[in-house]
Amino acid sequence: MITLNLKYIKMMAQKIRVRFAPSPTGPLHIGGVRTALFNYLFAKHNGGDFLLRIEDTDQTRYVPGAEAYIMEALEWCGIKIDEGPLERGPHAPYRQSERKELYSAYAQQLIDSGHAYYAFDTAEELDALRTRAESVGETFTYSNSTRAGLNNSLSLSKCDCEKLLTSGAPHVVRFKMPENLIVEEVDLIRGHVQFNTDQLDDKVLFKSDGMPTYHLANVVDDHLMEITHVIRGEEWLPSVPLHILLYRAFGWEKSMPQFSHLPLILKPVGKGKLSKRDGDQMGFPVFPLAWKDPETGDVSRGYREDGYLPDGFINMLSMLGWNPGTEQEIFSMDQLINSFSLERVGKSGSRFDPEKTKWYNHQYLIRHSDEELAGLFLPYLEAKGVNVPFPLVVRVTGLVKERCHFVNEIWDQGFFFFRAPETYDEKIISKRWKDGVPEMMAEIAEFFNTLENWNAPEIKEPFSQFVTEKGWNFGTIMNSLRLCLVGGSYGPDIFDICEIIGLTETISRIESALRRLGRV
RNA sequence: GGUCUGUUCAUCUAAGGGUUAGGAUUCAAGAUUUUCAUUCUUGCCAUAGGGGUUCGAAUCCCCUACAGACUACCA
Repeated sequence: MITLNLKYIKMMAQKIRVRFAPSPTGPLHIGGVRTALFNYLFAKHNGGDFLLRIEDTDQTRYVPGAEAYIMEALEWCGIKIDEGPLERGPHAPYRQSERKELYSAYAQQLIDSGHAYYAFDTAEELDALRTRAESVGETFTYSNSTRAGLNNSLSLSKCDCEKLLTSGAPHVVRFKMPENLIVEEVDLIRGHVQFNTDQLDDKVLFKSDGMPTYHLANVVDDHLMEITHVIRGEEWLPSVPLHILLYRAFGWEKSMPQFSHLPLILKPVGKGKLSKRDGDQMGFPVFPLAWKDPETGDVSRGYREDGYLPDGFINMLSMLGWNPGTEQEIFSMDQLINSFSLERVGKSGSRFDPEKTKWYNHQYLIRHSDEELAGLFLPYLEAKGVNVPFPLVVRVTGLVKERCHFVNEIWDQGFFFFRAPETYDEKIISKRWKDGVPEMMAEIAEFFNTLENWNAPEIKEPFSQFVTEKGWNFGTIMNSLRLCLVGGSYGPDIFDICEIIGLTETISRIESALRRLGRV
């Protein structure tokens, strides 16, 4: 009985728990989505929990709507949150601004134990020191080598310090970085990494506005929320020693989470990490959902609005930095969960390839059922003012989806099922519309009128016979007829088009082409 | 500048001391489609450079180059 209980407790203690901890400073970038995804996949592969924690400790950077955006984006991607601001959970609240009161006690604990100290230097003073150092080609750091000459509880007398504190002088709490200490980490992605604390500075843990910085809040919350694995972007690697030292200072080293640092997502061309501008310049979204900047009113496009399917989008992201070690490329979310492991995450940054994204979307488009796609296409159709029976939309979708990359392209590839062409492709006109073609088209219209049954096979056969009897060139006829019906040289089988738009419309399109293109 | 991390076809990547360095995307050619797209076939294309270690190196070590991240009272 007792052993069973212990076993149970141990199991509970070992339950994998990860968190995605964005700051609500704007829309989620695809790099952020991938971080969330890898956290989610890792958690679910191991039967663990995925938490969402909102890191809104910087009040100056808070952007209204960003938090809701993050949640909506994760939902669209199919990433399900086990604990979070909306889902609640045993460690609520999940918004750091709502946990504000909690952190000062931890900061105090560090001061009491000598791991941290008060600093009274103003931002202006520090800025001045930085620019002065820069002017002589050096870098100012608030560290072991400089702290004695600055305004803090280590340099000031106890009495002076207390006076300042009781007078309410603005101050921050800084971590007292130990001297010449090697801090080692075994990163699940990068392997063994080590740092010397002499190269590190005394980071601010608690700001003068009463809010903790990322470093303090992050460590405290990860501990309190029983996070077992921290999976985050590579940009955090340099702060690993600080975080490890914080766990030690709190006496939490035994339960410290394991770290994994994901490689960056790079620009498709040129140098640097992927940014919003790359998307604008090259014509692809960098955000999962469209985003309207509440200040400027600028709208950034989103994968969802651009007609990407969430599972294809997720599949594409999963392959950026991770691979299964097999030649399989198409993965459903469940398959990803099944195959995912941090060991197979690469160390080097991946260039983002918009072409591959399109390819993935095409793969998913042809795999989705016609009904489902037609449902997704319906809003686009409505926007065009087209109102037709759903089964027709389904049929058209099935006919054109193979030639589409995106849901919205169903319109480009199949608008002529719903509406007569308004323009005719100039190139095709000059290539096909000559030498008595208009007369042939007129004869074909008459011929169509003689047919008894109007369906693709029963149009095709007599039509072929008719053309053969006339001794006309098939290529010319088929392409010219296509020009009349769709306005160009594309689209599915011509007889399917005839059947679907109907006899009357077919005749009418031939007539209007004759009228508008003339008899040459 | 300093610290840390990385570097295999144009791109995403496989190969963890022994393979003609494999796959996918893009691109090109051909076939199919009386159109376009799809599909199929074929082709092009890579171990950053230099030193070691070893019978043997993409793989281990060193140097160089290049790239990136960090170096805020931002996360």
